Amino acid sequence: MDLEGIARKAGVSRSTVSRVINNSPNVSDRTRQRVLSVIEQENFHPNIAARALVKRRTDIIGVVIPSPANVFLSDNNYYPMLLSGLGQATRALDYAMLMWLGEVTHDDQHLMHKISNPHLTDGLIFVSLTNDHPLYTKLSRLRIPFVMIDRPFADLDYANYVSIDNVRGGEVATEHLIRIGRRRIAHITGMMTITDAHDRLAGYKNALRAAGLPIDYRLIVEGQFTYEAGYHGMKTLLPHQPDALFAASDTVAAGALQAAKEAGLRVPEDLSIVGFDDVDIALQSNPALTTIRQPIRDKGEVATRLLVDLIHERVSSPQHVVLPTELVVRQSCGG
Amino acid sequence: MDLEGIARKAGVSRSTVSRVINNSPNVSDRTRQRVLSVIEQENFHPNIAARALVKRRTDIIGVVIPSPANVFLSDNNYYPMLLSGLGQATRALDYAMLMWLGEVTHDDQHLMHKISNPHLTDGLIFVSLTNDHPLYTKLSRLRIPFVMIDRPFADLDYANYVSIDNVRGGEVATEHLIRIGRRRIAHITGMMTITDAHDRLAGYKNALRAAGLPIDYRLIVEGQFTYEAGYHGMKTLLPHQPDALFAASDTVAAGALQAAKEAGLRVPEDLSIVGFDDVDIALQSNPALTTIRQPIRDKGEVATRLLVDLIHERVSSPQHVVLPTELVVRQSCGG
DNA sequence: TTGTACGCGTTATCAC
DNA sequence: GTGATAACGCGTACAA
Repeated sequence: MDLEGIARKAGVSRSTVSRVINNSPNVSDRTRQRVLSVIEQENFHPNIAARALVKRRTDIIGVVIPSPANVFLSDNNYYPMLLSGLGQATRALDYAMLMWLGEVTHDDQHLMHKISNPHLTDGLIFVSLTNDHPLYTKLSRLRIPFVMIDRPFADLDYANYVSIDNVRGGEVATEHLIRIGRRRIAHITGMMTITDAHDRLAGYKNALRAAGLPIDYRLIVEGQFTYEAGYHGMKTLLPHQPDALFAASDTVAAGALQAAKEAGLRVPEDLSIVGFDDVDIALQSNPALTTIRQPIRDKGEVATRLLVDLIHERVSSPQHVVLPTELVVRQSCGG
Repeated sequence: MDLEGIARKAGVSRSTVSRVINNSPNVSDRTRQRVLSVIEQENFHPNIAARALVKRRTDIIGVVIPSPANVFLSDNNYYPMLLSGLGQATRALDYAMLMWLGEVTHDDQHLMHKISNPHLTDGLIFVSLTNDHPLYTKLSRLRIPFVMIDRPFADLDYANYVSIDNVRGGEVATEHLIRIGRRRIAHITGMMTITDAHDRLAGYKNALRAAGLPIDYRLIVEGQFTYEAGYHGMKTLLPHQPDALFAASDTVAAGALQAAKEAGLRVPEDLSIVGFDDVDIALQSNPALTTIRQPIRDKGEVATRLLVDLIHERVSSPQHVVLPTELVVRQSCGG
């Protein structure tokens, strides 16, 4: 059953049915009621494809999460929180959300072509896109608006993004450890192909410098935003006897905590730990983790709203949104 | 630029371009190469809406996850694993994945109508749909094929589903606790509006009965598949001095473990714990959790394949797939 | 307030 | 192996 069929049953023309569906004011109440009841009775669904064909809009937003499985699967509830924010906002704005999950390789031209099809989605949100990613270089040729969650590297300054001030976050975390008297402060980074990891490391160094403390590269380990990276990173650090650790994420911190415990260290007495994110694992660890809380759900919501504004040309590119973070003090630092 | 434009540039007709795009064999190699190069050069994307209009297929699968936020956000990496399986399979089958996240209320007719629009998605996958959910009663009127992940209640026996044998899982978990000498075995359930919780409880009771042990209702607490439910559930159980706990999920078990520790109980000496799922938190707990491993990613993959088979009418409803589980013994039980 | 007529970009069916 | 043409179902001038 299509518009035409509904129209016949209601004794009106196709256009009138269309007007009813699209809430046009130019329909008499009597006609509207009659049409609505037929629509209800026939369980009519407008054909989205036909509509999209003429309106040149699908009202679908694409979300691309190209993180490798080991990150997507193991970063505690970071991604669920992000998805929750994205999903809630798309629904509130009456859009649908198309999701592209998992790694994309250079060979998979077919997939990249599909993702960037301007007739399928009205806009795209990229989550944690690394600068070595095959999609990264194709962004400039994209014909629909897009928003990145997490700041891209400087060469993509024309891009819209929603992020947090990771440099400041790294500084605050490290300053806290300095303030409580720690001097041999270690750092386990995230993937360095993401600015988040980069910036948190920069913040860590800033704070050390500002306090007149040396930057000891034996106390800095490159990691991956995973529990395993935290665990093995800590094992690497132990011989250099840190008295504190700033981990690039709570999941990393939890892995490091486990390694420290297994080595017989007491936390926080022998080792203070600060994480980043404030996801579930921060509260579930023993001791609970001091951390830098970031508004993960908000990042998803704000990115979605921004994208929709771009789609409707209510704002123009590039837009850069930076959301606030907050130090949350728990038992893993003592005090 | 559309088919017509490509056709002009390549000096052929629209139909020929269409044939090239759809890999029809009835095109000479010379023509095909010419057309392909124009397509490449113009960065042409076929209009999906126009194609869907005539083919009556969108090649989009809808995934509905109506879990309340506190479950979706807090069940460790259960949902990421499921999503990973769903995403991987949809990609492999050359479909796109549309996602509907979050609670749906009775009032939101608009949303329910959108989700069930047969012109938007070719089929639907419902994840953890509770029997008190507004969508539950609408399933029979759905005009596109659908697959449920996790078995629905008996009144929906006409539905396709992919699940595991939760009764047997509950039995195996409880039998293990009995085998190692436990007698006062408690159980914290999941949401009882889901058959998973129901069946695991049934399995627990079966095992007790088979061993000639009494079913003590003071040792059974109704929970919610969350860490908090496990934590508070354990507090409720402590006065009745259980010597073992079978928790409906690992996340629940982790919460219970924390409560037990805080009460001064040693695990596994004073209390043995078995969880369910084998998600990350099982390995990250101290001690690591004995658990019933279920193939979460596989559930997503199999459900997707089944749905696509239904869409192409390669199989007919109802299909019921039951995947295997496995007891994984770790330190939380001793031994 | 309602109806008519055209176009959106593709696939499918024929004819050649 | 290729081209012309008729749908597919909707929105929207424009006319009435």
